[in-house]
Amino acid sequence: MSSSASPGKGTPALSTRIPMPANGPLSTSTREGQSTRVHILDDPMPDYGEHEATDDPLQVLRHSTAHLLAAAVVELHPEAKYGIGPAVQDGFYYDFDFGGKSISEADLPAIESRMRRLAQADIPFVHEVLPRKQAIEEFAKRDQIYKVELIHDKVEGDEVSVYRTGEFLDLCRGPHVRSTKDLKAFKLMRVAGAYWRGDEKKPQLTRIYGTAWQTQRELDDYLKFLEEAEKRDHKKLGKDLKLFAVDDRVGPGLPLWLPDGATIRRELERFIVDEELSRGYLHVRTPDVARLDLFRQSGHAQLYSEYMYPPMKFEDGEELELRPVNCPHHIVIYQTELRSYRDLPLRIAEIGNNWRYERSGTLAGMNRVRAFALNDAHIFCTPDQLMDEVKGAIDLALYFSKVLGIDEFSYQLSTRDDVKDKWLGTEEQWEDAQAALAEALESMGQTYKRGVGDAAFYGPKIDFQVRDAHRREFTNSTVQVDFQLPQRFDLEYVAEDGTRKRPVMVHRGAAGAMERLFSYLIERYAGAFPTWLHPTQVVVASTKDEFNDYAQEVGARLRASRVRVQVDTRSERLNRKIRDARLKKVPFIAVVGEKEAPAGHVNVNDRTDKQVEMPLEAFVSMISAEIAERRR
RNA sequence: GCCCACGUAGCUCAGGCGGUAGAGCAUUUCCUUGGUAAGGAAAAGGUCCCCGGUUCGAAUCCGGGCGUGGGCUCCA
Repeated sequence: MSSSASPGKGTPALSTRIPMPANGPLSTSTREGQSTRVHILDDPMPDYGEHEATDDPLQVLRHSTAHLLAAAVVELHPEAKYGIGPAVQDGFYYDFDFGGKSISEADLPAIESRMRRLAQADIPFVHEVLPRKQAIEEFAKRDQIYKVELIHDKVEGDEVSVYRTGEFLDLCRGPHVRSTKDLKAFKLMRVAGAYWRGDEKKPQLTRIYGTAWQTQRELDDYLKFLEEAEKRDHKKLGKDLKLFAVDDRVGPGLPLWLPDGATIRRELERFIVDEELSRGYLHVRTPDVARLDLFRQSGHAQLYSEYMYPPMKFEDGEELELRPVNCPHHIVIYQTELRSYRDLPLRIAEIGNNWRYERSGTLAGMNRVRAFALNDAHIFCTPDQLMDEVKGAIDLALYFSKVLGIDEFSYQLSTRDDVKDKWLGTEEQWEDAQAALAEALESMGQTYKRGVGDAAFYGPKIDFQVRDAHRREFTNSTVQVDFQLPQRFDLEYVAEDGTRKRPVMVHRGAAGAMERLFSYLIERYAGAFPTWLHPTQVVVASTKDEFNDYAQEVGARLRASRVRVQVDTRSERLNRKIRDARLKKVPFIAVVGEKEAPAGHVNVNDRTDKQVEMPLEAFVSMISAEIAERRR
């Protein structure tokens, strides 16, 4: 599901629980949209639509630091042309055109020390309003072509708001801090390429990222946070804990699930499938390929080809395509019988592989890959049933989130692009679908933000956004309403009155892609998975070799109750065995030795360092209950 | 795909302004039998990412690939 044919701009939403330095009121308020009863979350990181005005002192500070950066850069590189420089989450950036000169991170210290010098110079930020013509002249005089372009394209009326910091002049609404002296705690972080105004066809500028805070203390905290995030990074833990591997010979974006990672995935899939079955979903299995014609009929071949693998063509004329989505397969299943209204809603589910040729630069660990297994389902229902089905899908996603520990996320309602050839259907259908999604969310008391242009080509969607250890936002689950595919495939059901009617489809991925869910969970738990998920639930450690037999018995007993257990009979000291189990973040260590063996006991040590000696059977029932309840 | 950085043993990294490499951990073997976060010793382990170029000589310099990371763009 969820193929999108439209460009959009990711904007991070509110944060709730990630431990972070205080960072001001990052907007949890809602305000009324212009037309409907739609709640829109204030966007904490206004895309410089153009130096959006804000009163948040931290954002003002960061924005001012961006100016300081540009001022320093222009002093050091007089030929540099500056683009835009907004405050963003945790900091700021500024984009420069160095005219072919390449700037690397090695250049940052020099720029940063120039910034410090300017900061100490106590230069005031001076606001001026210039007549349009004069503003253009001022920037043209400095050869600042990007600013001139912005005035032409973005500034309406004759008044142009600019800020001066010494020699440096910038097009900007402000507000700013009073003086460069107010900028004390900042640090340049990295350089990156960024296309002018986000357009790949326009020149690529050099973006310099920095972070800025009110106090040195907060800056230090932030840097510490980054270090901690590094330790939770799923790519690092995936390697350390032997959960997954990547290898050139297999190919980029094609990770290998190692035994322990695969164990976790199996548990997740069991949990997901069982829950869905109990909620009336029918689980199916369908092939990863289909004739290309199937995707022509769905529209993917036309509107989504950018992400599709080239078709496999055979001598006899056969053309097979690796599927980017599995909705067409599920549609074909729908059509294996003539369906009655009594069959609806028909919920067809599968955890199946989808294949998308993501651009090489976008791949990242398990988070963005080229083949992924989606917890996907397609619900075929009557228009009357639509609302309940959407709510049901949201409710399921919430349930999964609760059990899995996804305790912070935000909703985005992704709506249609303005560009007509990027979507199918009529405006009316889209309005209906968008209204249905909005209403479902509102009736469930959920707030959300809007992502204009982020919809799939066949319908709008609700995305559940989660954040990784670095607070980068990702879509995990989605719910999408689709009037288009039923039409393109001429889906129908026999209504109560005997006539043929067209069903509506809901596409939903309640737990998202297994790969992305996995990367999220690794970071969420920093590898210390809840017992039901952990690849090794118990390590049985004997204190010396003579108790190895008893340790094996304990292991066998636990295994008989389907507990995943490893018996550590190495001729190592207890300390070593404990340490190794701890490093693997194993939930329980059962120590057995001369005290426990004769009594039939185990000495249980959990991740909180508690130690309790208990009869083996008591431990078996304790851990079995914990696993069965999927306790966190 | 584009920009920047990086790519040395299974892992984490040293080293090397040109003379074919080193540590710790992991692995194997031996010794050790030790009660809650590393017992000791020995061995084995490398086409220094790949391909070209310069050079008497390249892991080191140059060029081109590939891969990884962070961005852009996109997205499950």
